[in-house]
Amino acid sequence: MNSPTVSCFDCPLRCNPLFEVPSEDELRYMSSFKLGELTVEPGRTVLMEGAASAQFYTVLEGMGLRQKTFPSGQRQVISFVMPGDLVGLQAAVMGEMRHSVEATTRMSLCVFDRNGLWDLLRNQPKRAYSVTWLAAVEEVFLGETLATIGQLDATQRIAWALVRLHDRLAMLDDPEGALLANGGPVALPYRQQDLADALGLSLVHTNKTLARLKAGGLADWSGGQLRLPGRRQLASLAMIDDEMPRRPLL
Amino acid sequence: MNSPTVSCFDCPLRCNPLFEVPSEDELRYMSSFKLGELTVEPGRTVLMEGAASAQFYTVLEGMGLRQKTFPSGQRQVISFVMPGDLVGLQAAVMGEMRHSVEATTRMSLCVFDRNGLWDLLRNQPKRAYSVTWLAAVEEVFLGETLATIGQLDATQRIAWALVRLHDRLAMLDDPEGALLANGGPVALPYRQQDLADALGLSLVHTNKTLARLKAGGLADWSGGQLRLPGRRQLASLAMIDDEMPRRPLL
DNA sequence: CGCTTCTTTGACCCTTATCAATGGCTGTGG
DNA sequence: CCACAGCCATTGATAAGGGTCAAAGAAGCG
Repeated sequence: MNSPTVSCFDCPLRCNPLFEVPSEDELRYMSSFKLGELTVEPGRTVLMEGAASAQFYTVLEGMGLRQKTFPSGQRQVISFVMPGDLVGLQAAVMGEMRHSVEATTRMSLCVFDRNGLWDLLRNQPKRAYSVTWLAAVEEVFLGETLATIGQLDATQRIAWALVRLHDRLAMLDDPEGALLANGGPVALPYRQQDLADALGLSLVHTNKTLARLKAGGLADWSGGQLRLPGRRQLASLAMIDDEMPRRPLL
Repeated sequence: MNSPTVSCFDCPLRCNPLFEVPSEDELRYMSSFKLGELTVEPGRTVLMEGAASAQFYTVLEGMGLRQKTFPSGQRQVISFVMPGDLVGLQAAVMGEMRHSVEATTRMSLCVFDRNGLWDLLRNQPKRAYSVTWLAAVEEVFLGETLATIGQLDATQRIAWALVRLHDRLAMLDDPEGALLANGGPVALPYRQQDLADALGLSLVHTNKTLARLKAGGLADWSGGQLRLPGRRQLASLAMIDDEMPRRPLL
């Protein structure tokens, strides 16, 4: 845990049109609210299930995943964590995390104090609204995930996940949307096992399904790079109608 | 939609220890915030996916479910809606519902104005905290659901759902917890198809699994009444460790 | 280079979906 | 009061999607 290196005013995420634009005043407040930055190495745990964290975070860079582990050892990947995501809100508001957050690449996170959340809710109604918004977006996304896992077959599930991941990453990399439109390559630093655990599939079957999509020229995920020449077909396969809304930051 | 019939001061849910106790002041505020009550007949839709609702609601009585329907006709039940639940927050904050809410019994709901949410977040930090809390609880629950559907087999999934439903309903009916402890009967006004769609199982297999649980003396769901003589075993089958936290209301 | 981690591939089989038909309950109308 | 329609629960037979097991390539890394 280091001292603050990036001021909120220079936040690299802020200029990304994926996120809403905060006012000067809000930036000033957030700056004072920010405790510092945390860097986490790949494979390390950011937040542990069951732990009561005194902090919560916004992801500045790097990627990770939320997961839940059963006593039996099986695990479910709840979602993939990317820059701009808020993690640890559960612990901040309920006092305890009900899933873990782990880094898959080196991550750096903005650190906020748990007690500061109360202050934020009291003094910054706009920010309070943002927190609520982020929680609502999370709920929407989990609902969609649930529907996907509950109702679709393996090919559709994988198509859904690839499209969602690609869209999100493409918007981060290239806000203009060119990457998104042409299915251009984005970095996807996960293992097939992660995707399998996210979709309730076995590793083997995930691998074979990915191979089939690749052979069909729809999706190519190799060397940590994801390309979706057939984004349209994949989206229609997975019955994805509309896209995720723009989200607030912090 | 009728005029207000129940004042927040006399709210039948308030006295239930399942919920937190609000202050006089908060009650006064909520009373002014409440627009009225809405009654919905069984089978009717409370909120429609894709619709922009000008209101959001707290469930006063009756039960329903959140669901998502695919173009192909398949549906996923996202969760079961019970008294005390907040519905429509998505639309209030994001402008559009991403799932539908349908009544399975006659329901009555507290109606709040969407614009009032802004006011609430600004002027009632404690209530703002509650809203955030409710959103966080929802997220926790969806995460647990995801893990259940993604990782457990049919018997475990059904065991999980029955225990969760029973616990919640038992606490509503009998705050002392006697019902909960002895697995006593609670009203569960859903169809097997609803449970199947919630767990990503076919109706047939759900039925057969329920039959097996009944034969084993673990769970008996018939005539709309649910009894769980084997709550302990069911919970351990589904690897349920701890229970859901107490929740704020409104 | 040898070790570990991840990906890929083949063979087998189990859980669960699908199909199909019957039984039960409730409400309605002749 | 009975017949019929609709909805839901129940049960048996069959099949397929995906899990599990096993082992061999690739690829990063000290």
